[in-house]
Amino acid sequence: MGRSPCCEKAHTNKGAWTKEEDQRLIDYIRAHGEGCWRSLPKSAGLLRCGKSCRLRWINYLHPDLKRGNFTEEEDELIIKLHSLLGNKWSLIAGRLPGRTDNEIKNYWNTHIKRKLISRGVDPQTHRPLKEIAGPNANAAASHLDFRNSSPPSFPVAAGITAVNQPNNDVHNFATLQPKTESVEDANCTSSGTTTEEEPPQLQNRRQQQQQQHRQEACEISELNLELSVGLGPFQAESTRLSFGNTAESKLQQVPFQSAMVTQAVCLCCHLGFQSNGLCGNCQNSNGFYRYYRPMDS
DNA sequence: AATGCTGACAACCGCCAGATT
DNA sequence: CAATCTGGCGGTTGTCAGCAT
Repeated sequence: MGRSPCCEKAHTNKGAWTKEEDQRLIDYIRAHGEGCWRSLPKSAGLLRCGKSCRLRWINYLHPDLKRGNFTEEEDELIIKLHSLLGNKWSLIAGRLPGRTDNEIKNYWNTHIKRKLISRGVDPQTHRPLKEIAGPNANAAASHLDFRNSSPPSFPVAAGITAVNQPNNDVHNFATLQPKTESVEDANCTSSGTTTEEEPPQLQNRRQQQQQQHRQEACEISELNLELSVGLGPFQAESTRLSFGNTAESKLQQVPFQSAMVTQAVCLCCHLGFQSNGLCGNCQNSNGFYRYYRPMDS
């Protein structure tokens, strides 16, 4: 098996880009748009790997990029998002208009890490450093933090306080998830059922209506997720604007995970489905509630 | 002035997931 | 269904400027 290299390494330039290369890339993308990165270098007359072109465009040449120092607000937003998402730089970047994942990643490693450490906060877990290094280090370590895991492998019960789970029913989070997913599953999937008595036109019409309702419900669901992240107004705007791409669809899951580590309330309430602190949806078969307490509590 | 150290950031590398063949 | 391609992501490295000695 094995993969063929993404480009002819022998005939590609490496290292810093020259002004001419930048200009070629800009001119080509202006003329043809962002398309097939693999064939772009050849078409644009660049002796570069397609990946390299893509990176150069996204991280440096893209016209929407906001150059310059990060503001205090951006700092705090990055810290907040990192505490929710972990090292998901692309998702974090998606919430910071004009900033790239690479830029944020670099900024995190060079500035924010230090900033958090100076505050006495562990930059990886967002927990107090003394708590991690102290005599209860084992207890702290047992407080698993899976935020750096990819969403599919994310142990859904991470952050659940075992104190309230005498039956250690922490792997049972799927029973909770449907409350959220049911909104999406029931409304966002295309598996509508129709009665056989209906004529085809009526079925089509009904399906269209169902589709429309699903769409509306999805939008409401997205709004809930948006609120659950609790971003500022301009971020909420960018959230709405960018919900079409795949990264955002991933993020639809992530705030859900995020909720698990941010609020000591039941998840349904956290997501806005219930108004009280605890609800029946978050009560497991043993009568215990699934709720989350903040990592730094 | 020369050297070494550190911080900042651009760029590369390897891997993965989804799409395509 | 397997092999392959492609775009994207996160971690890491390389390079350079600024500063201290």
